[in-house]
This record gives sequence, C-alpha cells and structure tokens, in this order.
Amino acid sequence: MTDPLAHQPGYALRRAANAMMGELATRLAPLSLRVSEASILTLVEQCKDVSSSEIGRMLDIKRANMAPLLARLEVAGLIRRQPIDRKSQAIVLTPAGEDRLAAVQRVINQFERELLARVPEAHREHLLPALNALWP
Amino acid sequence: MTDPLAHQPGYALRRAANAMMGELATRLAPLSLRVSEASILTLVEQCKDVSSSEIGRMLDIKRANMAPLLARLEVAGLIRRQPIDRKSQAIVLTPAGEDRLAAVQRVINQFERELLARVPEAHREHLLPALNALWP
DNA sequence: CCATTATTGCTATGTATGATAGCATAATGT
DNA sequence: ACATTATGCTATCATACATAGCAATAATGG
Repeated sequence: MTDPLAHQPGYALRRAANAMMGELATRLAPLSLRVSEASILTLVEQCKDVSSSEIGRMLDIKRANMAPLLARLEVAGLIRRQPIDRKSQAIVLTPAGEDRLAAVQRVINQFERELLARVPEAHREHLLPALNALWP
Repeated sequence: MTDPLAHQPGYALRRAANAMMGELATRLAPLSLRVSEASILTLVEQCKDVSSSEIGRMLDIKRANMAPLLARLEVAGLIRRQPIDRKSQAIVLTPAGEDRLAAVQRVINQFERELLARVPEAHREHLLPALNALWP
C-alpha cells in the first residue's frame, strides 16, 4: 500500500530528513563522527575564533549540549580551546582536526551530490530555496 | 553572522525538518498527542483493519516502538484492538479517537497551509515532489 | 501432513538527541 | 558600583529510535 500521508509536505519533510540523516550518519561513522560533530568541525574552520556559545547559536544547539560534544571532539584530539578572555574560549581545529575535516568534506560533498541527483531535474533547483524558507 | 552551512541541501533539510517538527509538536500538545501518535490516528482511519505491524511498516516505526505508542493511545481511549486471528489484531478508532482525529486534522491542515505559505511561490509546487524523491 | 521458517506483539535495554534547571564566574551597561 | 546578562558547565529528564530476545501463531514447502 502506498503511504497515505505522503501528500502532506510536513510529513514528507520529516521522512526525507530522517532518511537523509540516517544515511549521512552511516557514511560518517567510519570517521568516528556524528552528524552534529561533523557540522561543528565544518563551522569551526569557516569561522575564526568562534566560541562554544556562538557555535551553539549558529547550529541551534543548546549550550548545555555543546559541552559534551566539544569534550568528545577535544578528547579525540580534533579541536582545542584557546582563551579569548577569562571566561570565553575560542574553539580551533588541531592539525588532526583539519585532516579529519578534509575527510568529512569529501564524504559530505559526495553525499550532497547524490542527494540532489535523486531529485527530478525539474524540481532540483527549487529544493534549497524552498527548504531555507522553512527555518528561522 | 549568516549560517555558513545553509547552502547545503542536506543541512537545510535537517534544519527545516527540526523547525517544522518542533512547531507541530507545540500545536499538537494541547491535544495531548505527539506527532507520531497523531500520524498513527490518521493512518488508522484511512486504512481499515490495519495491524500494529502494518502501521509500523508504513510509518517506519519499529514493532518494538509501536507497542508503547499504541498502549498510550489505548489507555487514552482513542483506539481499541480487534482480533483478526489468534495472533494479529486490527487497530481501530474509538468514537473518542475519531473526535480527537478530527481535531488533529484541523491542526494539521492549518499547519500544512502555513508551511507552504512560507515557501516563495516560485518554489512552492516543487517542494513536495522534491521531498518525496528523497525517501524510499 | 509435518517440520521448518516467518510473523506478530511484546519486554527489556541501550543510545542519540534535545530540553530545563541550576551554578559559579566573568563581562557589560547604566 | 551594582544589577543584569553571558559563558561554560553539571545534572537530569523526555523523546526517538535501535537491537536482542521471547512466546505464540501463521504460513510455507517438501
């Protein structure tokens, strides 16, 4: 039976996102990174001297949840903390972190390519702007 | 700072789905239903005499996770179980379940309308087919 | 017909994610 | 200077989703 909920954009959005996240998680697993950790690495490279709080605000991760994520990345030797003032710290990539990020980017670029390839050509260019209209 | 990951369809998909799910959960909360429970009610009405396993397969919810979901709906008096054979049971809506579902449908219809309204007109009709190409 | 296999519904359990509350410290602004 | 806000963190809880295993039943194929 064909899914009777598939005509609802909200439901389709949920199913598409779940399928996508599962697949991406599988592909990042060999790098010992979860999706959120990979996005942190990506962000940290692009934004010089971001603090934990700033990362959280940009990725919509609560401060309380940033702590264990960064701890994991630090233990793995991928990031280190650099004091900004006596309270804040900049998160920066270690050399190992940069290497890992390069691998992440290969995985993600390939993944995004395949993702778009699955969308019929007529709709392809509309996907990103449509999605970006749906979050604040 | 604008989010430097927003150009990736996969990331935009995740953020859009998260924002959407949060909003929908908020709107369903007054009905004492979670999103997954609301979708079960919807499905049960449209498919006569579906079993727990069939619901799970259609909504991509594991059998093990269906059990507590259905238990909650049953305790709330919204569904009841009707024997099919000595092993399987059909899940059917009670009268209270039908009433609750009507309320759910009002919430969801309004929600889906607003969701689509946020998408610029040029992209609107492409969203659903693009999303439905992304899950199996 | 009977033995094997598959399916159903369920419990128990683990893990990832997201949220809240609270806390000590430090920075900010009026 | 003092009240307010921000930071980084711990502890804790709820939800979602996954696996393993189990007892009963159904379905299948030699």
